[in-house]
Amino acid sequence: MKNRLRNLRASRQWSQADLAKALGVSRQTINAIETEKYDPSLPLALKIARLFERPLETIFDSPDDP
Amino acid sequence: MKNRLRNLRASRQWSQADLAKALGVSRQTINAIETEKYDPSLPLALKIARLFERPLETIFDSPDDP
DNA sequence: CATATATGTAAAGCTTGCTTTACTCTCCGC
DNA sequence: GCGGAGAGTAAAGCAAGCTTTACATATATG
Repeated sequence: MKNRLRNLRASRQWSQADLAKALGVSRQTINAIETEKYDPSLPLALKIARLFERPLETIFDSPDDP
Repeated sequence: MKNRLRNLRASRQWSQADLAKALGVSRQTINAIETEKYDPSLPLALKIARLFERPLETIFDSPDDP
């Protein structure tokens, strides 16, 4: 699943470690999501959306989206 | 995490089996989400939001919400 | 060059999400 | 009373998400 996490993070000039800390997860988890190794859990995705103050659908693409 | 899946489903007069089929998951998965045994994965949550044509945040509560 | 910061990646291990099969209970219609 | 539909739940097993530890690479700055 595609996501815009790297862009959002970069636009705030945060390191992966900064974002991980703000979300309460490990840096490797952020890296894995940005490099699309796997999708975040729903709770983590909601935290991300809230942190960046955007609707979740604007950060993570719906499945089967073109 | 709280969710409004049961209400949404009931308002369409669907059984858990109907919804499961529409989403491509097992009936037990729907039941587990409705009874809040566990949260859906992000891809499944996005499918649900799309099926009911509502923003994901209006179906699933953000973590730590009152 | 040496050190620090940012990122990528890997392995092992635990937890969560989902599956299949199967059994239970309730409610409704006949 | 019986049968079927809808719902709740359980166990076993596989897949995905996340952790910690660790090492590698690149880039920047002293």
